[in-house]
Amino acid sequence: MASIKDVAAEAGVSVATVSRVLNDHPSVSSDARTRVLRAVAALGYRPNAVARSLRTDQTRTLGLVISDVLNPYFTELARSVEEEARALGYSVIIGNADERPDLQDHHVRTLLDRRIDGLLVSPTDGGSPLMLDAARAGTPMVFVDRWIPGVEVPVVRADGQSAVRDLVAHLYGLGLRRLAIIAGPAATTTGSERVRAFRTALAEYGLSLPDAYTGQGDFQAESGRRVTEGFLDLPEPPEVVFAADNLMALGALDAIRARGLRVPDDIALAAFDDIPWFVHTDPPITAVAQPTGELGRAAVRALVDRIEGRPPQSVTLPARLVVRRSCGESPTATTPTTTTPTTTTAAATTASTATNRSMP
Amino acid sequence: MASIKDVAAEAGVSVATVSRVLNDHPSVSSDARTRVLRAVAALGYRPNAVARSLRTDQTRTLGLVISDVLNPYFTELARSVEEEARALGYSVIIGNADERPDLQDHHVRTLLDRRIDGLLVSPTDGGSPLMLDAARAGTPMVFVDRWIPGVEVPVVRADGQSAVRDLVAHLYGLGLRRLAIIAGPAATTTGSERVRAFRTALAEYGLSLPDAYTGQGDFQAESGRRVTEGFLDLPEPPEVVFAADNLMALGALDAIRARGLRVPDDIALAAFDDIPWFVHTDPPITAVAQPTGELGRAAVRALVDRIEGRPPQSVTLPARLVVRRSCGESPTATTPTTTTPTTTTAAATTASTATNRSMP
DNA sequence: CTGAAAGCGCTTACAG
DNA sequence: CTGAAAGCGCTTACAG
Repeated sequence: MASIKDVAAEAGVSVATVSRVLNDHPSVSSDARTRVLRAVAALGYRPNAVARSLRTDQTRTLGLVISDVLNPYFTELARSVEEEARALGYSVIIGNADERPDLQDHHVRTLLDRRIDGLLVSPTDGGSPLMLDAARAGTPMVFVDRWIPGVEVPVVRADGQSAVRDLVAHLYGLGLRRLAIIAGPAATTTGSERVRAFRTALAEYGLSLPDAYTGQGDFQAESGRRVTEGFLDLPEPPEVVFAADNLMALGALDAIRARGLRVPDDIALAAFDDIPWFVHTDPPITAVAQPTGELGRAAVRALVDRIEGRPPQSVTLPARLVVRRSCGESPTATTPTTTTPTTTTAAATTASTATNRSMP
Repeated sequence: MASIKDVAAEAGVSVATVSRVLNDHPSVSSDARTRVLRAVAALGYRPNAVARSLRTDQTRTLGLVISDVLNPYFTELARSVEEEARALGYSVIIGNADERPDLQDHHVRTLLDRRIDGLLVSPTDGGSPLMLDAARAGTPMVFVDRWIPGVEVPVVRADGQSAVRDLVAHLYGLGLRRLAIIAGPAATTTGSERVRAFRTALAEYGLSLPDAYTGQGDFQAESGRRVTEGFLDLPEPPEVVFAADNLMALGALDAIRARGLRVPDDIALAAFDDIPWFVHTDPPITAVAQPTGELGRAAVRALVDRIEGRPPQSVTLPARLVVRRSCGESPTATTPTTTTPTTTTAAATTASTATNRSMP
């Protein structure tokens, strides 16, 4: 592979001049410039980014450590992060922690070894010492979605409180009173916050959240299934299961069907994190939707601000409730009768986005 | 950040000795070794991978260019690729081409500039000249899933022919005769191959594939919707729509529902590429399943073989048919009656994997 | 076993 | 405007 020396030789100039042309340095004669450019084209020369990084001490690369790539929420987040990063001239390397602290550590370490310019993290558990050390040592860092309290790192996230309140209002309006939640890991902020928001909203309606109606999940489908089975085994099972993320909702759906029960007739189901597939499940699932793409973009902007010496900003964006059919007919729905599944399906999915009736 | 010089100073040895300790070079006295290790720990030293790469001319990094991260098939592929790469001591940088040739080019270029040790590609269109030049210039490369004929690059992919034949047998057995396909881009191998396999299988049953029943999609949901609308507008619409990938199948499902039609009663639906969500759609979708994880791992092994000087091997793995309810009751099913949706649902999803009845 | 030195491919003050 | 030279942080023949 041709190096800058080859180009210099071919163009009959020094490597310094080649470098200047390549970096658009103003003081280069137009004659030298054309000769260099010609040589570059002739040799198919491409600057070695590794060498450039070593010299300039910047890699134009961002690290993104997420907790589970297979979760569509994080896939979409990753996608929007890459998009915005690319627009700003950065590449991104994704590390998938798979909800495993050791893997999270592995990726943080690898990313740091590669001297990425900044790190975007959605911490899996309380966050590793490694990560916190890096933040303290001055590695530009921004938390997305999940964060770690008490650390001097900007946070870009969604606030689901009012959407969860809307959800509880919706459920209450449907006459539902026994509401249960499948929680995420308490060590994650999203895990604990969603339970808190739910409990607070219930309290506003004079409802409580008994321990029996609080199941401990880990954001993966299997835990949703397990917890739901526990709920169904209760002498008095809940009327609604609210899963703190989309994968656990799917597990819950499996568990419910495995008993031969129907959603929403026998038990209602709702989820935190809306994903395109929820329009297509049977029935379509009511969910709290985060502005995922916007979160990813805002996180990148905050991180790049930090990297390039501008003051970074924490951002909190509102989530919103998307009502579908998994909790029963909304009292505000125009169809007063218990419609047949078929009719409702057809009506509810004229266009997938049109299905999203936000709460007033 | 501490450099090797700092460690050397702290340990009272030369940088050469530090380097030897770090790289497990045998000829280091145990005294020197312990002093270096102590210094490394004291300073929290981590070798700079950029500098190391420049010197050794290897980055221990693989590039993976896929056509669409939001497609669960590719997400899973990416995940398995990263897993196997990690096991072999490599990192992977993912580039999402979003089915756009220009983006594919962007990522190939960026990856090459970063001097990745090898490239895993699922080409978006016919493949860019850039990519082919790189392959010819000796960049270790392996195609996964899609490939480009006539290039000296190992291919790791699934063969769907027999699964597609099983699908057609299944449909034929259900009495269906008017079968249509939503094709992928003809420029991609998977786009053209799947149509060919379908046509061949139809021929075995004395059925033809008229032009009107061949719609041109682009592997994205929206195209599935559009093509399906065209099918439904036909004077004699097909009885079955087979989508060449999972996203187009979802688009088809939308289009069908938008007309107030039911699957499978009014029209049957099947897809290439099985994904976890297909168990949860209404109805669960019959699909041709690729051994995605195995493909990803095999691709990495082939690439690393190539990188490390061993002869790489092309691999073709069989896909298999997974029958669900979107084409109607299988004639081999035990329930002879037209079961109510509810009962079937409950019975069919006792466990999500138990639903997968492979064709005999 | 150990260290001084060269060199990977760049960028960038410095001098002219 | 241009080039010689230093240096980024490593690894590795070479000499001892």
